Amino acid sequence: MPELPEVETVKNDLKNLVEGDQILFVKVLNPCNLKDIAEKDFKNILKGKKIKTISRLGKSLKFSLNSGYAMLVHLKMTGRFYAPQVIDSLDSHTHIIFKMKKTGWLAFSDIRKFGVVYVKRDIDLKRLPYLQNLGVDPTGSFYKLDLFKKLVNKHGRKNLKVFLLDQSIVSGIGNIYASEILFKSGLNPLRAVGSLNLREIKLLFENIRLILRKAIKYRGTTSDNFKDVSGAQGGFQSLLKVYARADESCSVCAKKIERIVQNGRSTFYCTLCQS
DNA sequence: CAATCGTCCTGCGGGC
DNA sequence: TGCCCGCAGGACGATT
Repeated sequence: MPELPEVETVKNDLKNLVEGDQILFVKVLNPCNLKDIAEKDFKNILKGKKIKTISRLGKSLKFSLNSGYAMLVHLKMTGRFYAPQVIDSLDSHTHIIFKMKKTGWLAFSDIRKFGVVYVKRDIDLKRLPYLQNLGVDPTGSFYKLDLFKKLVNKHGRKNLKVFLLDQSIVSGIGNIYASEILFKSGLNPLRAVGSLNLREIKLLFENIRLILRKAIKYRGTTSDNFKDVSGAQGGFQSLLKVYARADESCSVCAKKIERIVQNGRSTFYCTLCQS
């Protein structure tokens, strides 16, 4: 469930909390999230490492460590970092805890255990398919209309919803913001990308960036259970126009908002405003 | 090759 | 009240 704005919020919180700090040791309560690495190697490599920088790549968090290592974390649906005051106050789904030199404890919790944690040499991490194939970041400086037009031309047969969710085209959009972006753009999620005219391509291009940046300002959307590192909810959920609002009235035209399923995922839209 | 579907897992809410 | 079922979704692997 954490999409670009939520992961960006967590990244900023973590930068303030642990960037520059040193991992004294790591406890693994449940190795369910560890990927491509044995528990003992995970602990041995991280022990004593300094967290040089923390960055976001799509919906993943990257912790750049010293000695050429890095840790990549994908929160998937319910992954969460938080900083317990004392180790006795861990939530019941905490799987990994990091003892930091300056900051105390940093905990990783994940109710549904879909989250993924890699520790590798940075050079090997960059070879992970998810990172190799990651599309342009729509909040970054490489996101330009000319590039977007090329992506639209390349993926003309896809429908708009599938296009927005494809992390190898534009990275960071998930199910919530895909619906919101298409509502803001007045575009029907079932339409083929190739059917967009130039005005619509520009509108979609702008609204992807606009919605995501606005959601970052509001520290993300708490739908289900997203929380920031201090445990606070996001602020964008009250601004959602269509997501999870099936059968409610459209805020623009008052028509009932529809829920359809595309590729096994819910899409919410207004059949009158979006064409 | 691309499109689609099932899978991982837990909590929650609807229905009876 | 309590139980059962279905649903929620990011990314990947299998299948068509």
